[in-house]
Amino acid sequence: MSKSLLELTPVEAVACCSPVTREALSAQAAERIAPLVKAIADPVRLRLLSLVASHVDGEACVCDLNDAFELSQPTISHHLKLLHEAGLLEREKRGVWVYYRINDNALRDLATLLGGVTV
Amino acid sequence: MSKSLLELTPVEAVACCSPVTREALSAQAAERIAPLVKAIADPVRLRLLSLVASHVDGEACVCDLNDAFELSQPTISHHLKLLHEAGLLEREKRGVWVYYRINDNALRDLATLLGGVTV
DNA sequence: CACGGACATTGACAAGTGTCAATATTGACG
DNA sequence: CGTCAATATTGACACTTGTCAATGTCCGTG
Repeated sequence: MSKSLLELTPVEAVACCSPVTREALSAQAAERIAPLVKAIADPVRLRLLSLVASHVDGEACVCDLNDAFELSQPTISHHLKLLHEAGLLEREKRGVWVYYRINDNALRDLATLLGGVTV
Repeated sequence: MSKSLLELTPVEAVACCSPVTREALSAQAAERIAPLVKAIADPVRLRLLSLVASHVDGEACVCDLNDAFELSQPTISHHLKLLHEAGLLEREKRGVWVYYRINDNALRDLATLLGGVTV
């Protein structure tokens, strides 16, 4: 292992675990997984994730995302930060604009963890 | 449709939707899905779900579950109630004991929603 | 350099959440 | 019926979360 557990993003911490229905989750594993689930446990963040993922070229500018909600710009920025910190969205600044792109493996790992579908 | 949307448990409300990465989630869909995700966005509830699912016969008595945590009995009861109300756990009273059993389709629907794996 | 626009950060506040102690409810059994 | 054990409910509390207004930072352009 090249990184200590404490350095892992929530997404990285999840990728290693077997499905929750297969065997009882350890307390430590549950503590690592919960933050990732929390990150998508909000309607605004679910929509943000969905908007980015389904956007052309798989990326979206913050300006587009702001327009999709009737929420203040700082609020959207806050949610994007949470998704980014969880490892679900990647962030790239190009000029004045910031583009977010989905981490392809993240949601799939989480889905596998929950559903036990080993693709 | 035999039930109005308001009568659906979170689980039932999710079963109908296409994966979040496929197309942008509507605000209404996100509002329906988020409560289900919230229900599993806690380390204790993740472990409870996992314990029940991986238990022999697929069901577990509350007394067993209490012993697995260093938390008070009312706290466990509270978490079980949330999981039950979300539709993730089914509840059956037999004598003095209460047994919880996992709703097989619930997690799978959620996993499909997240991962886009159409089994 | 100064200005303006895109995005992030800070601080504040109301609302929601996890926990426990105390108490209620339910059912088995003497 | 009375008691005990299993589970649920209530009330209280500290902590977290979602939101906004105000402000800061960064970068392109004139």
